[in-house]
Amino acid sequence: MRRAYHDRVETSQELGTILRQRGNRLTGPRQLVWEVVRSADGHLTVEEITARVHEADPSVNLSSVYRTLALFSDMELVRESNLGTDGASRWEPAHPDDHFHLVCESCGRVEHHGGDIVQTVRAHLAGGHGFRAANIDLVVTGTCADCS
Amino acid sequence: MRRAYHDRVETSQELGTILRQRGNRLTGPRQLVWEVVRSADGHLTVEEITARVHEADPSVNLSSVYRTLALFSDMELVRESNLGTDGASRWEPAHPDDHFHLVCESCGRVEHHGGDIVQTVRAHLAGGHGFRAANIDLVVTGTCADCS
DNA sequence: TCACTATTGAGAAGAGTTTGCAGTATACGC
DNA sequence: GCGTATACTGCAAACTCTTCTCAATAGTGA
Repeated sequence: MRRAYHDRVETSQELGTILRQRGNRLTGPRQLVWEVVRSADGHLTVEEITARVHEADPSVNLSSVYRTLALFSDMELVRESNLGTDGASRWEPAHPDDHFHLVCESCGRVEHHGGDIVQTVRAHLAGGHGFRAANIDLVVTGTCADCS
Repeated sequence: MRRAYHDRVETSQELGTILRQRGNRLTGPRQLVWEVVRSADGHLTVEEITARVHEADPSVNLSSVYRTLALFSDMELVRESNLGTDGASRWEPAHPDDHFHLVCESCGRVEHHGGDIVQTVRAHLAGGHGFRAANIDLVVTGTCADCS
C-alpha cells in the first residue's frame, strides 16, 4: 500500500531512480532539498529548508523549493503539516504514523514521540465509522520542558 | 482552570457580561460572530463566518471578524485549528478536548467524534515527559463515508 | 446626557505560497 | 559521446490569508 518511505531512499542515486520511474528528472535543487529534509532533526519550515539548501548552493530559488516539496509530497517522500503557531507549513520525511507531535507554544519547537496510541486510534476507527483513515496526526500543543 | 466554554455563554447578555468583566464592549459585530460560530454545525473558515455574518449585516468588515475571533480565542470562547488541506484556519466553539477530528480530504468536511482516546493521551503525557499539554488535537485525515 | 476610549470600517501592508514564462539542462535514443 | 525533446529552473509578478494603521464611530460608566 505504502510506496516509498525515506528509509528506502538514502542516496541521490536511489532518488534519481524513483524520479525517473515517474518521468521526472534528478536535478541539483531536488538532490539538495532531499538531503536537507532527510537529514533534518525535525520539522522544517520552507524558510529553514531554503536556508540550508543555500549553504550548498545559494542560486536555488525559493519557488524551486516549494515545487520540489510538492513533488516529494506527491511521491510520499515528505509530509506536510500545519503545526506551529504561525501560518507556515512544516515538512518532515514521510514516516509511518506511530508517533505524535508535541508543539511548544513558547519556542515553537516540535518534538516527536513514539507510542502505541496512534495504533489504538487506527484500531478504533477501523470499527465501523465508515471513515477511511489515511494519516493520523496527534498534535499536542503546550509548553515544553525547556520553556516551563 | 478552564474559564468559559460556549455552553456557559448562550445569550448576547451573557456575552456582554463577560466582555465587560474584561474591560471590553459588546458590539454588533461581536454579537453576530458569536451567534454564527456558536450555532455552527462544525468548523468554519473566516470566509464562511463572514458570509453568515453578512446575511444579518453586510457592513461588518472582514478585519472585525478576524479581530473578534482573536478576542474570543483569548477569552477561550472559540478555538482555532489548522485543519483542512488549504492554508485557511478554521474556527469552532471552544470545547473540552474529549473528541477528535476527522478531516475528509475529498470534500473538506470536518467531523467530530467522541471517545476516551484523548484522555488516554493526556494520561500518557502526564507520566513524566516534562511537557505540559494545553490542547490535544487528534486529527485524522482520510476519506469520509460519503466520498468513498 | 457627557466624556472617555474601545472598537470599527476602509484600505494598505505583510507573510507565505503559487503561477507564468523564457531560458536551461537532464535523460533518452542514436 | 552527441543531439533533441521537454522537464525543470530562476525570476518576478500575482494570489490568498491575515494583520496593521488611522480617522471616525459608538458602547459604557459616571
